[in-house]
Amino acid sequence: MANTCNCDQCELRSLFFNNVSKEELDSLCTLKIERTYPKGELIVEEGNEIREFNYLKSGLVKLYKSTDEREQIITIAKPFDFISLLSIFSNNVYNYSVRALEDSVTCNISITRIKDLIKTNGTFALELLEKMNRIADSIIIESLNIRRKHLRGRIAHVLLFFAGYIYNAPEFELPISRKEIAEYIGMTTENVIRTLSEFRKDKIIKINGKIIEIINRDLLERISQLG
Amino acid sequence: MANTCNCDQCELRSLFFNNVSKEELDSLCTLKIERTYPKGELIVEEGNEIREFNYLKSGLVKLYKSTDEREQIITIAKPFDFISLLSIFSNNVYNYSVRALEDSVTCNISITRIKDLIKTNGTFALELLEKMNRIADSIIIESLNIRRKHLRGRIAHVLLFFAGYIYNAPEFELPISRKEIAEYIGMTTENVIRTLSEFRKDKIIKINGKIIEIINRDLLERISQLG
DNA sequence: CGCGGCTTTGATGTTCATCAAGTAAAGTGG
DNA sequence: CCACTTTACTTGATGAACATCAAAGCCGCG
Repeated sequence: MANTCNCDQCELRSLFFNNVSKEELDSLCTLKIERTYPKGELIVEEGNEIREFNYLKSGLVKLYKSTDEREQIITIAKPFDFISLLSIFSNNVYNYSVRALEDSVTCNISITRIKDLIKTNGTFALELLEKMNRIADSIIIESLNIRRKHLRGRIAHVLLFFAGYIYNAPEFELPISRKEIAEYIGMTTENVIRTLSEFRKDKIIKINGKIIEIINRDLLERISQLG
Repeated sequence: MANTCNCDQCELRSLFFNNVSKEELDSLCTLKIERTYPKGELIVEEGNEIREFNYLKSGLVKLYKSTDEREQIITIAKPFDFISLLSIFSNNVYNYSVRALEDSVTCNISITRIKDLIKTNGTFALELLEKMNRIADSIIIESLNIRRKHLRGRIAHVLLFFAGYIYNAPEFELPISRKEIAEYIGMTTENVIRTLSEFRKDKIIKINGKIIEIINRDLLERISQLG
């Protein structure tokens, strides 16, 4: 909850605040709030009023929708991704929830402050638009991609997603449960497990609890492509 | 292809150009290009360079991605929707295609002109951001909605989509083929037909070729909800 | 230590895609 | 305008993919 002004060190500064003047940046800095969330904690709850624009400074979070007993994961965000995606400028309440998958730190700025900045700083507005656009794109395209794949292709996809996009390493610890994988790619927990076991038997991956090691990446990519 | 300056009459003006000054509007007006496309014609092709910002003035179009033999419909846009959705500010080539489902007229403005306007007119920038945000939201939410439904629920959904969102009438002519419905909601053509026939037998709808009449809307909505 | 949640495997049944085959409709060229 | 081709539509039969149900082992946590 500290309000320290260390934006100079923030990696996001160069991505996000490229075109914000020194004065504006200082102003933002004094107004921004950092929040820390332990693993498992709720960061944003569907239906709550949107007061702040949030991005993820460190950690890992999932964005999801809850619909009667079942959760659907929309996407998984890593550091310097925006947590504020959907709804943020189009609605005054969140239409999705966010939960920390790992200990996470968010940086929050009042939404009205951001809106003022958009109005007064055109270059910032354009860059924000581009970034929001890019995020929405990737969610939509990924959703279409997942939908046209069979179970094996979906599991391959999600493994490559973690190994590539999130951790950039062939061996990693799954930050989500089998059940959450199922909620992410739209299948049942049992079939997630079964497919992972098949991949293990086929010597495509090694599994040790939540630790996954990708052995045959080429094959995994072919499976992901072909469905 | 006419370049007439009739923006005053355009219904979109009040939605889109609310915050554009008279001078800016005149300037846009002289620069805008209207294009007419007959039913079935390609409006935007995946991979082509993005030069213009487009919105739909009249008609109906589908946004879709082609992947090896198969098409996936992303969404269907009606008048005053933006055709420029994905990629527009995040990429310099289209990552989807657009085709006219009915005779359609688009209004096109140079993308650099729009970007200039964003930079100089903050209120416009914010409103554009809101609108783009809203569109991306609805596509993502709809995609999640469709994914968690069974075939009957998906068909119910798409029928209600046309009857409600597009035509606002219980009886309408389907602007797309059975095959395209299948491509929209991720199932096979045969099962689209089968499910429609079931609905007909169950006296939920009447079918006469492409003409659909919804008889039992309540039941259709329950089917759509429950999956 | 025992409870509840996560994981795993197997058996079973349902949903859905695929294949096949035929009819209707719509475009094409003489 | 009619034969011809192609594309859309429709129904049934079959099998594969996948969900559901059941049962048992595992692990963390109070």
